[in-house]
Amino acid sequence: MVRAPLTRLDWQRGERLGALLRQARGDRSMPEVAAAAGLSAETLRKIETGRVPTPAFFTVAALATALDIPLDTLAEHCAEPAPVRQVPA
Amino acid sequence: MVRAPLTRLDWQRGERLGALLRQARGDRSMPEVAAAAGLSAETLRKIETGRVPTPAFFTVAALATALDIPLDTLAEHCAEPAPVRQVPA
DNA sequence: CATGACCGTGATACTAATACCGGTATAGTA
DNA sequence: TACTATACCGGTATTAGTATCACGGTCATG
Repeated sequence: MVRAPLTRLDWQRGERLGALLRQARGDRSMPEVAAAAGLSAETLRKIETGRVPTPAFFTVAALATALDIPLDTLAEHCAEPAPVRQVPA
Repeated sequence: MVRAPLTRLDWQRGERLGALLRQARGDRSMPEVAAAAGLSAETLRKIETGRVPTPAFFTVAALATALDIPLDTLAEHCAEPAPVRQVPA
């Protein structure tokens, strides 16, 4: 095995990352944010829709800068999908 | 042109990222940190030596977690190589 | 209706990231 | 010298990321 394909969990994590980025984008247009981050609108769309589950580090960093959200917050929310509703008290 | 090759600046940025990660690793062995981050030692070595300038986001995030350094600090130091010594006052 | 802007999907092309393998060099130890 | 461990380097194989293009859908505007 030279390079294992992405697992189901990788894809789910990518979906969470995309959802967070889309939420952070808010009302701003996709081409506008993509240009601010220095990537194409199609690529941003694929990231937001979770079709590119593991983008490059600096791509996410540029998006985080363009969207004004800290990288650590992004990583935390991706690692923790929805652990809530399971540990009430 | 379908996918532009990495520029010289991309490689320099990758070298800074690698230097930061190697510095953060300290005395810990390469295989130990790689295992903690969930990647192979070869990949970690390539990242540290700057031969893989743009690793995946979650790869860097896992390394940052394993090395206990915030992602934002990492991104900042990579973006700003050494702008000092040029703006004295 | 026509035009344009934005979003979505799919295909294509090319480079990059990751893992595995073998070889090499350098210390450290006996 | 030999042995061991670590790190560096090169090549190979496979998957993934990114850009571009093309088509379709929706909505606002003319």
